[in-house]
Amino acid sequence: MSRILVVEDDPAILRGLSDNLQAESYDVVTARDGETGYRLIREQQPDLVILDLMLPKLGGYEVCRKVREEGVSTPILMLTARGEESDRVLGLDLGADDYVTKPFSIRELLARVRALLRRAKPPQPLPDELRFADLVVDFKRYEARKGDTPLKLTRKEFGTLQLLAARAGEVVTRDELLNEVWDYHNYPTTRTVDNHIASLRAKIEENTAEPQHLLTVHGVGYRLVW
Amino acid sequence: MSRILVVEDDPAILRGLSDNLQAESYDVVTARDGETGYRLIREQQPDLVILDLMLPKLGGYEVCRKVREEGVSTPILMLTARGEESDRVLGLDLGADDYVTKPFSIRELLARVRALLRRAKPPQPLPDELRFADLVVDFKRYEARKGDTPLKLTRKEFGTLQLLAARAGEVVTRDELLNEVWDYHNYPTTRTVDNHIASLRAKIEENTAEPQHLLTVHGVGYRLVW
DNA sequence: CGTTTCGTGACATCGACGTGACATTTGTCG
DNA sequence: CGACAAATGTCACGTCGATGTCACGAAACG
Repeated sequence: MSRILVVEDDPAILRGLSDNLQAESYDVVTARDGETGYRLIREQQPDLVILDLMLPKLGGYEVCRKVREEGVSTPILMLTARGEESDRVLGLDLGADDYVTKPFSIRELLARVRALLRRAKPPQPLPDELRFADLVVDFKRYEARKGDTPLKLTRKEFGTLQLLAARAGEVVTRDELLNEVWDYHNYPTTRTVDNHIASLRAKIEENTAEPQHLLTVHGVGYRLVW
Repeated sequence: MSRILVVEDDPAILRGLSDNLQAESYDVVTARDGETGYRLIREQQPDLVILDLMLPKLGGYEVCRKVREEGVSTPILMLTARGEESDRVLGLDLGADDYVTKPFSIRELLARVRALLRRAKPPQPLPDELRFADLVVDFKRYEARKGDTPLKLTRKEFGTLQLLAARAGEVVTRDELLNEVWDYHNYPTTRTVDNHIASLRAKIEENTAEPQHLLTVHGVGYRLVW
């Protein structure tokens, strides 16, 4: 389901939003100040951001402007106590997609969340299987074979391979892998990715010293070719 | 090039900043007190403001707040002797975009200036691939071929080529390349760019002594033609 | 309680990168 | 035309970050 980041300093409102969104079976991530919110937008790559205007450390306007300038296109729903037209205009100018003024009804907010998510681009579909050379991987059954010999792949290995396969040939960064394959409760270091790549190579490559399919792009990430 | 307004009352620091910025070929405008600075922001419409916190007549905070209230979105880099977190927070809340505490290294300040200017400009779309003559470059896959032979390009080489391709035929200055291809943590000299151009030529030109595509424009920069 | 999976750290290795020295070219001005 | 300075080309070297690899311990799981 979709991941939603809520950036709000008022604990009561944050709690209320979080509960209601979770009840709708969204993944909810929260931040209580602008700086954390800004960081989480990049780390978690949420599908939607609900952003309060008045925030400690870094205001909602600044967060909005900064992420937009960096080319992030995640929909942003602005939240504010002030209902003035000028705020609305400024917010939308800075790249917000919608605007709700406090106090708001939860029903209306959820409706707007759904609308924004519908508008957003659908997440990239992951393949059900992968076949090349003598390798067969079935992501639905969690089964893999190389030639006649069955391979034992772990969950992370399946996930890693699946994302790489979905973007066949393109470079996938370590951060992207962490965001897609790992959940946001544990967010290990990028070195962890290297290790899983290594164990994948040990299983699918003939010679790990000179991988033919699971290639490293120095300073960028990994790519899968065949 | 970009115009920068420096508002600083200490003559020594003002002079140092001004010289260094001019050496980087920025247009520099200066003010020694807050009132003048405030006026010049509106009159000169600089692309960036470097704003000291402690100023005669009108403090840096006030200048920042006032121009932001007027909807001016010019990036502001705050400068202060005090390094306390509270100052930083206040500054960012009031609409400053970045913050440097004295004493600061000129190189770091210049890097932040570049970063702010880069963010302020709308990012220009970069091509996904480049094809001419027998050359094929895929920037998503980080793959390149010249005829039948695969080319091994480094990250910087891909980036350099991509920016040149985005502005095909136009001259791109070394500074622009440094700003786009290099991140602001490293900001080498412009000579570094020459080196990467040289290695690119070695890979894509038939005869590096007489480049046909990656051309030098003496005293300006490089351009890519085909 | 044993097994599997996973995350982390240590270590070695490799590649990309920045820098400086020197050679060469270009532009400028006498 | 000729000399000089600045800009650029070229190369080699040292450094540092990125990556591969391994081993250990923790956590999850049955």
